Amino acid sequence: MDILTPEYFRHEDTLWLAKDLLGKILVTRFTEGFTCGRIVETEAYLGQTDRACHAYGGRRTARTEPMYLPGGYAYVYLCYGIHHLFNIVTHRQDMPHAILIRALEPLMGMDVMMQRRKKHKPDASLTRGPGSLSKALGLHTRHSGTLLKPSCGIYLAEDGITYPENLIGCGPRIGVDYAGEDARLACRFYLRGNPGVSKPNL
DNA sequence: CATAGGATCGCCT
DNA sequence: GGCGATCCTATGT
Repeated sequence: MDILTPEYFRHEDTLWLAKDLLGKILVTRFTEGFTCGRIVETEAYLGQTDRACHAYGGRRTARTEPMYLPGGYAYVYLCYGIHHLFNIVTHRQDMPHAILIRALEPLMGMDVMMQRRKKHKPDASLTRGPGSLSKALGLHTRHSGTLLKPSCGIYLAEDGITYPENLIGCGPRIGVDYAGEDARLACRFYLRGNPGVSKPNL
């Protein structure tokens, strides 16, 4: 089991990274305990030229500032007033790309996840959907701008698992209809048929 | 200062 | 399939 270093996330091809992240493991270790899950669905947001990206046109605000950091930091924002959506910043400094983690397959710390989610069964619904997984892992807007490494409580790891090409699905992102032509870009990656994947999964 | 709307979810019919 | 929850951010006056 290897820790993914910030250098990995400074890769300059965010679409490649979004696909490569499938199968990687997202870990949090906060006061309530240790929780982790395998990434089964991601979405790439491609910086200043992507209408669906919060940093479109170089928009720079207190909220989006972490996106301008070099790859390897967390970008977490509040959606619909309720959901804390977790993204990983990629690319180099001042290239505000990020990858939204949309779903995990829960692996460890199910008891803690169930408490946080107020659920009673340790099934895929614990971490299906970007708002759900963030809640299950205790991720919050206060973590936006945090460097992803074990000493900060949030990090990524890999155990060497890979998937054949025909198991990986790719298509338009969810819920970005406002983005005009960019809404149709194939920036979403997922494991076909995986029970953790939200919406269309074939 | 006021206001509209969102990278969602869960419950209802 | 529809809708309400809930609040921060961005934008406009």
